[in-house]
Amino acid sequence: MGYDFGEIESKWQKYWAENKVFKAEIDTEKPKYYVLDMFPYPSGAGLHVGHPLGYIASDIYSRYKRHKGFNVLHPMGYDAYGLPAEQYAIQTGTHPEETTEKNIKRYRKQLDQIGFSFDWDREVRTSDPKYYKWTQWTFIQLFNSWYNKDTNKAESLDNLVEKFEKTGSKGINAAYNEHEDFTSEQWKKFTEYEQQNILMNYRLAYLKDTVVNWCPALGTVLANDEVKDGLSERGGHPVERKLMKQWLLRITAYSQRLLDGLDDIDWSEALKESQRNWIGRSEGASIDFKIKNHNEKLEVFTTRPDTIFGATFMVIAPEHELMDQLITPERKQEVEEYVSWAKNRSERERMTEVKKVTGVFTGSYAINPISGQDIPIWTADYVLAGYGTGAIMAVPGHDSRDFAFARHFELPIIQVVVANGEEPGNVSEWDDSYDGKEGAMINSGFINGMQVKQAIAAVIKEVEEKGIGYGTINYRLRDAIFSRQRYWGEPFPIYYKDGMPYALDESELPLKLPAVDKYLPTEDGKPPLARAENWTTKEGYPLETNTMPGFAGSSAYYLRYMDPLNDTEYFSKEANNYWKDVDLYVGGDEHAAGHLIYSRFWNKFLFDLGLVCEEEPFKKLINQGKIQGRSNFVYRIQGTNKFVSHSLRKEYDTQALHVDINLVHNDVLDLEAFKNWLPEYKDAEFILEDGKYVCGYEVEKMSKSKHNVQNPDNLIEKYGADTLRVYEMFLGPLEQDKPWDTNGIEGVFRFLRKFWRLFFDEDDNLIVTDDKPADEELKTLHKTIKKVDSDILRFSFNTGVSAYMICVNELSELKCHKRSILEPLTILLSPYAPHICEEIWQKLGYAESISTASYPIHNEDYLSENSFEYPVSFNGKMRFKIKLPVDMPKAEIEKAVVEAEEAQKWLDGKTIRKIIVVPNRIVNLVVG
RNA sequence: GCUCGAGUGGUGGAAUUGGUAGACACGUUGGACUUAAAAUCCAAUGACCAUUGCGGUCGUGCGGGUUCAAGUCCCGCCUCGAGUACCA
Repeated sequence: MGYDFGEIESKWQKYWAENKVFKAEIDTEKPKYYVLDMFPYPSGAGLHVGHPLGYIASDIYSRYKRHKGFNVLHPMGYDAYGLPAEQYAIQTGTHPEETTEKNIKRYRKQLDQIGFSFDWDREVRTSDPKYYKWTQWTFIQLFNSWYNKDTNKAESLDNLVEKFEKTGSKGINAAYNEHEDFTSEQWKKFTEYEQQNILMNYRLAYLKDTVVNWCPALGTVLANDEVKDGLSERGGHPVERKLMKQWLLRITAYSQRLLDGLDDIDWSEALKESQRNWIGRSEGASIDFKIKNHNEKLEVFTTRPDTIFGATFMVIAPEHELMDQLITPERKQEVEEYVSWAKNRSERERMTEVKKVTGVFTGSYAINPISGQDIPIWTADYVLAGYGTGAIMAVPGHDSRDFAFARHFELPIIQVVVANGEEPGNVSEWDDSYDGKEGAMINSGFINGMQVKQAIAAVIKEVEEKGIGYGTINYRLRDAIFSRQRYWGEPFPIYYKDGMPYALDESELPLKLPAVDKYLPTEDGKPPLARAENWTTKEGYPLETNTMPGFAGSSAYYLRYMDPLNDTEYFSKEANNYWKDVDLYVGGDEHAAGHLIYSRFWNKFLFDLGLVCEEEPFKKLINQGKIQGRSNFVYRIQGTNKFVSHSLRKEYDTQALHVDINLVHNDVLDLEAFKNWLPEYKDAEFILEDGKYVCGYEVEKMSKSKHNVQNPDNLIEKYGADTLRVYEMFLGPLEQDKPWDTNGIEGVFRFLRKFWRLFFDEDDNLIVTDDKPADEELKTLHKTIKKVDSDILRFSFNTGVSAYMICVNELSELKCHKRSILEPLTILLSPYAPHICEEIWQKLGYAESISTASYPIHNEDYLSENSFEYPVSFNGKMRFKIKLPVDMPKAEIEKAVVEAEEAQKWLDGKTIRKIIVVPNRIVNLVVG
């Protein structure tokens, strides 16, 4: 029978499940280790070979850590809310819960087949009321908190109210939307409605009219990270800008902490960099510009206050709130036409027409507060309402966008910075502005001659003294829009009294998702929940009809895994103090700007409340690369049903067609299978090369339409889960994108069978002996332990696999069947190929799972040699090798090399100029 | 445009601190075993030149440089991939 993976794998999967081998419990005697995978959205298509890549790596690491004596928490669950199930519900009327349940079952079966060591007792599903109770609970906490910039943390709204009652709004340093001055007396006289309105400005979860990414096709708003190139990420539908009342989370209050936290965590530089970009910190100044003949002023943010003498005009966003006041009567029509045109442009148009310069003069002038010059105020859509103050001072000499604008509308350009080592230029001859931050100031009054850096500080000091500005920091990060006009998501624990939102009492949680007759918006455009009957509180107040977005449930699931069955609190203090944070998080980098930043924010908030003990949730994070598809092509001669083999295709006028990769082996097409594949190919004819039909190939995205989807089920049936696991690791570095190519899987399968044969003969008899191991065998074993161990620690799983292969090749060569060698090797391999190793372990006479065995430790003594084979180079080129004792002194090595027979040929007629000897490494002779 | 990452045989990839480039595997070719196939085993396999044998030259995207020694370090460029996009 030999290696019967099918039987072995189902046997051990059953054993692990029945005996709860991987159940994790708090054990203060052991160090904890928390390994987390990004939980999947259970889609209808099931898993393809790309999904398990990260899961396999993290599973190997989890098993490795258990062997090393750690108490490992390795859970799995489902990100169960999502648009596809809801779209399906709209089309078919099937409740999303039903679809989701079905898909989860399929996922679970597929995951189980691969032999993961998850503790399934800790499974969470975001759509389970027992789970989303705590998502809603966290929302209530956000609703009832404000951000105190003095203590630099979130605090209870009660203490803000207390301050208002005592001292009014004076001296409060908070993150807010709008600020209003009032005394404690005024506060007390406000109506409840007025008070609530003021508090809304401070809450960390707040309701506000917001310009949102509205996607009419999906009938919902989308977060910035759900929009790509002006189209929805899911479905590719157009997205518009629309003003809507929405819930937002005040993530911006945490901008600086989110930025600073990146320095303390072990994530890839690329990922940290994209978070830094997303947060987008820039240092600069806020400066007020007076408007001529007007009481209002324009506040601008600039990173280059040094260039203020070069500010020759101002530009405000078309949406700017002072627009109406700035338009002069004679300019009214033109400006209003422009503003309405700009506001109605879709995101997509705006993006594709970036280079087009548009704008109009408002008719008003501002006064440059430093130079005293009058400068015209324009409006243009290159200034965004959402960033800074929505108004800029334009410095065409030193900002390329302002430069393009000035050239287009013939506005004056002044040079105020001269690059170091250069002379002032003639701006009318410039092709572009000088945007560099190095140089000396000219044409700039009191800062003339200063270097840029110095000038920036001087201008900030000046505006601060004059009381017309201050040095400040701006962030690109926006508050997160938290409302979705969808059905399949968490209901908000919010009701409305006289139009004002209030949080439900915690005792009312979970607020369960109600039944609806249809999963569509109502006729008058309200979200689907508005269709639910009696969607009110007991007292009859209407409940919120929006639902929460996808990232709500995924923002803190790692915390719930610590104590998933707790129904009195989110998770116990004890559980959190023990498991603390995620030691290793593995997942795709598509979550860089979404989930990973929201999670960090959510965790910091819970940290401020004193609920979690670590400020950063994910200590180390690895992004597994994507597995790309490898498509095969056949070449049909135009207008015929004749197909020509790959290398002959140039001789004909052909059309390349995707062919199902299951009909192709090593790029050779199975002709009969191809004819039976689709009716249209039934009578296909072929032009062969060397009697074969060779297909072309290309690496591209894995997708059904390209017929290149590899589903793990087929491979497991053919080769087994252990082979699949080892092969996915062998494919290449974990973090790198790579094409999936089934061709190499045979090699891994051969390796496992070869490993099996070290233990069993052809009749399945155990042939392991208790003989004393030879030095050579010990050396093979111990160098493998050393290599595999160090490779796992640096997450280099692919090189680990090749170390096993070398080891098994060497032991096979040595005909080694010795227990003292093979037992440690079995433990060593078990994280990668757990089923086969369990089976062998049992056959070796052990009653307990191999997962409890402790990891072998390599002994350097077995690796030491008394001689080293030196590569000898002449002028850097390796010419021959010579074996010499490891402790031979340099001088003797030189002598031995120079006298060596092989050396004579290279020394003949030449002078030795230099000899470099690196002990136990290399010898290099410089001759000439 | 900006930021980050990557370019090594026919293919996936290895080379951890500058020290034998191409480990391991696939594929291909030849051979053994077999009635045959599968499985297994053995050998060859970067390119070019030479071939009777010994060999030799070139070679890690391109061009320079540092060094006894460069896939690895430095400078300049090219190509591909990812992210981002008027962020003042």
